[in-house]
Amino acid sequence: MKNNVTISQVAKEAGVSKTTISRYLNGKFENMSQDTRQRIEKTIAQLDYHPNRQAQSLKSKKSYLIGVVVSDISNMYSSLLLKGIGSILSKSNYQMIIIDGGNSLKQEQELLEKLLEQPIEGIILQPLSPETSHYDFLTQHKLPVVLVDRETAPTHWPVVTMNNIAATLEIAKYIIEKDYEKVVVVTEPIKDVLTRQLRYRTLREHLKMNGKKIQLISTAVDDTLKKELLDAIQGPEKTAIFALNGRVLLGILKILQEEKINIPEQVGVTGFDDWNITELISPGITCIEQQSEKIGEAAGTLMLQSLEKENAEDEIILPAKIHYRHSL
Amino acid sequence: MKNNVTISQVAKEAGVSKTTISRYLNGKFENMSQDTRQRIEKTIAQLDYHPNRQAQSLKSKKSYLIGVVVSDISNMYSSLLLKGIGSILSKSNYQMIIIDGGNSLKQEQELLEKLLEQPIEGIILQPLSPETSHYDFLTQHKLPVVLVDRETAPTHWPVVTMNNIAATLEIAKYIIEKDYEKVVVVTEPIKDVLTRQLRYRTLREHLKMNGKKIQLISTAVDDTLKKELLDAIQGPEKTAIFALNGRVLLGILKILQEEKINIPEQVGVTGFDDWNITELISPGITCIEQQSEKIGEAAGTLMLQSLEKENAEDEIILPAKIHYRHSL
DNA sequence: CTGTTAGCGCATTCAA
DNA sequence: TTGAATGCGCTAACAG
Repeated sequence: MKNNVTISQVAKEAGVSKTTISRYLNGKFENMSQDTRQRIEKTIAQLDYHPNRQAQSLKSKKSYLIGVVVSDISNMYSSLLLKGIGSILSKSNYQMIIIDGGNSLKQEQELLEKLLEQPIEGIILQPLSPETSHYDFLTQHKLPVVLVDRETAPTHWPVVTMNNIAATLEIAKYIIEKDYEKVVVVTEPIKDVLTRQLRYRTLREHLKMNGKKIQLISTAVDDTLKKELLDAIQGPEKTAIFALNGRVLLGILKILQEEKINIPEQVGVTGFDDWNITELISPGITCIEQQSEKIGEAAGTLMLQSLEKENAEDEIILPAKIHYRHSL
Repeated sequence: MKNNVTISQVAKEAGVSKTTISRYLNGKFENMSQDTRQRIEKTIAQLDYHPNRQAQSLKSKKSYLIGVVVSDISNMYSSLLLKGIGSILSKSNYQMIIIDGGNSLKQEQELLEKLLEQPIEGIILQPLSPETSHYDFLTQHKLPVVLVDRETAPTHWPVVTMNNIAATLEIAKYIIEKDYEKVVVVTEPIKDVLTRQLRYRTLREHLKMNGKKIQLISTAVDDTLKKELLDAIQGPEKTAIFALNGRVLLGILKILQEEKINIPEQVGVTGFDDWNITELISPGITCIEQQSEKIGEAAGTLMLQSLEKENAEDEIILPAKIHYRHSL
């Protein structure tokens, strides 16, 4: 693989010892003659020599590699997360090994184990399971871990999230202002993710307190959803649908479109958006924009701090952005 | 970092030599007593020993790491590409180090150089530049390279793409069937990407041959685009807009929506889609779906073949999927 | 069936 | 201002 020029060859060619080359590589010029330095420089260029990172790491224990585990890379949320993380890490010469959980706990676990065989210095994890115990094996490796988007219980690692509760509450109030009588909350399986539970509980508490009906549909985005959803919005009450994440929101919009159900005349629609395309969909969907790129940036920064043993924060909460449009 | 248990400690603890441990690790049980084997197994578990990949690689030259360079990870096309690549690579225990070019040639080059310092075994590249010479430094490292989505000239590496020409031609014919008189082709800067040129030339040839007008807008998706686009579709002819990629398509839809221009009554719209959301946008956008996940899978397979020195193919062309809806 | 020895490519004492 | 020697953790002849 790669170039097979080694430090020894450079040394021989330049007529100095490996030690001197090593010093040159590490910028230790203090005690080096201009002559030697230039000769080495020339030789390296000439041989197109690149130091072998494996060997370097073996000594230094540094690999400049961070493992990043996302729940599902085909979800825009995860992609933007990666963009944010990468932009920060690369400034410090770190790079990412990326694992796609593919929304499967089994896949996540398997790939995570493979990941641990790599010489990574830390892990940024968007976990698929809400239980810390699922990730106990991470504790054994003494790696810094940063959680993004979702937290696990009990608390064990620093986490970067959005102000889910406040944002949800703001929309809940808006729903009440608009005199909706019933809200159908739709989510992918709710027990799997704490964030979803948080959002749901916030909605439920506030809506119930204000005498509104609330109904939960917790299912995969598939045919079952269609039937359940249509049933749920059947009643005479003025009804709004609230999607707990971007994928669900898109699924719902598709169903309503297929059934030619008008928004907001027949039913109101809102929820969390990852794709940033809700303004394109008629009549413009009022929603909470998850700023996942920013979350990624914060997570990257937190990781860098952990690596440098600065006493890093244990929680960062970023503000969501709410877009008021015409679907509610 | 990680666990600091080494093979020596395990050896001492188990009362055997490092060699024996090494044999155990590599599954060479043929000539090993049951007793020894079990003792080693127990000791490893007890010490929670994990072999150090750095040291292994230093000998074996295998890192199980592939560098993947995407043009812009915030583009759905790139995300799905990654999903496809990852799904194939992980089956063979390979993992990806991911670089986001961020649509900046400068950024791509810088990060690519950092990437080469990592112990990767190959590179899958969605290049930002159409010129092979920009990537000459890759040739020096004797790494297998696979190009995805876009090719560079002159041809130097195997490439996985879509049947751009055939798909574009099919839509061109459809446009003619529908009696459009003028087509406005919109793209991000066209000189930068061969694929864009290919698509445009195909359109132009076929439309001109059939006596249609064709106009090219080659610009970033920003305010300039809005003005140019509105000018272009001003005329009395029956006009269609053709977007050369997904980002542009979304940009156009947004502009038309802002200006309350009806599709397809006032203007027809079609193009390449990456987001797979065009069915959601009223009235349903007729488009060419880029199956980037499949392209990614093919690229992953090709890379694996190259690594095993199987004489791999030098070009794979996958079929696009055309969705006829109501925007044309 | 198992151990001794050497070496992968580099960084770092220690000595000159 | 420079080098020789040693070791990081592991694998693979070669030898018993």
